[in-house]
Amino acid sequence: MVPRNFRLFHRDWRFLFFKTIMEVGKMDFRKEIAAKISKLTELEEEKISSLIEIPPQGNMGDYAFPCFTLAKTMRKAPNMIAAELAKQFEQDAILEKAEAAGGYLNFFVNKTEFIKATIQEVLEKDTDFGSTKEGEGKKVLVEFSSPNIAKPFHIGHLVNTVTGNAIEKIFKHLGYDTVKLNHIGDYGTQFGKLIVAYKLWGNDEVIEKDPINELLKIYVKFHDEAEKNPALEDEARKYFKMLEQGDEEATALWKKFKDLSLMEFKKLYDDFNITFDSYAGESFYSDKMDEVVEILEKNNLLVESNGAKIVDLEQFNLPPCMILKSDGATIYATRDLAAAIYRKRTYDFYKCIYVVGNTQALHFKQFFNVLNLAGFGWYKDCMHIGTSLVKFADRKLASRKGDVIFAKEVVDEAVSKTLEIIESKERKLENPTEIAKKIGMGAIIYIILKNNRDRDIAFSWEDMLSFEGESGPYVQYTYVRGKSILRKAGDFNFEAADYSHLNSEDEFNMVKLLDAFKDAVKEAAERYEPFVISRNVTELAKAYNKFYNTHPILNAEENIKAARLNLTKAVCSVIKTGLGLLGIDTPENM
RNA sequence: GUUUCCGUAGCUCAGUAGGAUAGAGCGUUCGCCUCCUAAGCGAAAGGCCGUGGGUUCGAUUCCCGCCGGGAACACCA
Repeated sequence: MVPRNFRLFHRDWRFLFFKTIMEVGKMDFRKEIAAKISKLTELEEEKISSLIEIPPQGNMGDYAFPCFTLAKTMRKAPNMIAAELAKQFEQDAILEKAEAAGGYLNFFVNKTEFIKATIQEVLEKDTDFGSTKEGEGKKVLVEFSSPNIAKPFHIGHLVNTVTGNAIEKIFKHLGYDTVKLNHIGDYGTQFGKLIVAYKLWGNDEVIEKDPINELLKIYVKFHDEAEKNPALEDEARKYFKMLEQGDEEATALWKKFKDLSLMEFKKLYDDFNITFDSYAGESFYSDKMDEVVEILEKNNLLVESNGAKIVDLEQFNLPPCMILKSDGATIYATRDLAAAIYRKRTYDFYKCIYVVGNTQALHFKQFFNVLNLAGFGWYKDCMHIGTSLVKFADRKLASRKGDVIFAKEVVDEAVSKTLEIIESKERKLENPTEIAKKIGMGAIIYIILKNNRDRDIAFSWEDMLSFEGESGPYVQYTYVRGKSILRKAGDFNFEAADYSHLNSEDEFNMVKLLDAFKDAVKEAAERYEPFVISRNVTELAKAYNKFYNTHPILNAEENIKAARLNLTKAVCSVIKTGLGLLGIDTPENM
């Protein structure tokens, strides 16, 4: 078996080698290296491929194979193995050199081939660059945003809205069939309170103008008044009960509040270009909760505790999960259970991702485990992706507003700051407000998605409104510069370019980053971390800016110019795709 | 108290399936617009990777303790 395969492999290899020259755009350098090493060792190509890394310094090589893992099986020192492999290495048209450095075997690719192959692939695939078919036929639900009706949308909501939106886009890019769910908080006793408050103090004219703030105002007033007059609480409970029983007046009011709030939320979603496939909120599941209780009872999971019904989770070292309150009413865990069961039936999901604040980690652990105990094996496909908590680095500004920063306030500040900058420039833009919006939103989204989700976000107006260095506007600006050049250049094509002219370190590094984008998308999905893409795209922007400052493009000699223009086009394309996956729009001018 | 996350440059953060000289941005100092958009580029300064042990040829990375900070811990969602 071995020799036969070996011979076949040899034939394939030559064929492949020949193909490289013909179809260099399809070349996968990592795979080529893996094939070579595999030939010399016992390791499988795939295993090798996963081990291959990029050396920390460019001058060390383009790819590196660490020999440490081979040391045990070969019973040799890693540096010996590396040296031996280096000796046996045969160069070819795409891999020029292999060099042993300590325990690493470093490879040097044929730069021109690599550059040509990468640029061609980017230009061919354009916005599909980095996409795969790994998700084909698999449905992924992403629940995010989920604000509460009649409550203001604050910066914390913005964080998981933006994060969830990006995660959905990333999965979609990898071929998954995604569904965006907004689990609106539109149910619960607070609506009884709101109805009472409205009947006492509501003023339609004022409410129409600023629905959420006005509703919040009367809601707060209710709490103040209820302290003096407890009878109001009874009244509220009465109205919520009426609502549950389908009372016409109560339902009409509830619907009115909900519609007004949704209108407000949608304005914000529009600002960020976010849409949902479903707004089925908590109320949607109100008639699906009896079944949850039945299922749990049938499985003997419900236990009475202080008058309430709970599911004991001690075996998981978790506090119990409450299902029914002592007054028999349901609670959010019940609704989440109903929603999960409904979603599994309706969508038969491959994964159901809950993008919700880290503060709710315990709740999700509990409710997933209840699903588990109830015999739903698919509980393993449900995952909570916790988003960062926003804290205040710059207390002074925050405390003035009562330690809460509203999403709208952030949006307004970002846009007006952008307009200010635009106006201060000599260059006049045709549609400054539209551009200011793209840039302002870009700045906000970037701040949210630039770091890992486990870490709290230290909010400061200074950082939020800083459009220099690692920022959304910086990356957008890079794109705009590139596009400006491309517009001025007019027609040119890929074939006309001789890539051997892209021989500077800067140009090569940029192409490496283009290539790395593919891995970045995959890693971002694996880790549910959009920031992996922010990093890649920012690095790319930095590399391009450096190149831009040191190399003429339009003013370069004709034969060099075509190559640099194609490179510029590829960089713009990847920036646009990358920012797009984060939910950031790219203006053509700024 | 229990559970969990975090501690890397003045600030905000990357990096860590153990491995090559620990990296950015902001801020600071100094340079660069007769040239494709200066929201840009270059240079310098700035680090016992919280701390004490352990495992290892090798630890910022893994394990344990400690210190410091955040969060959650049933009738709200």
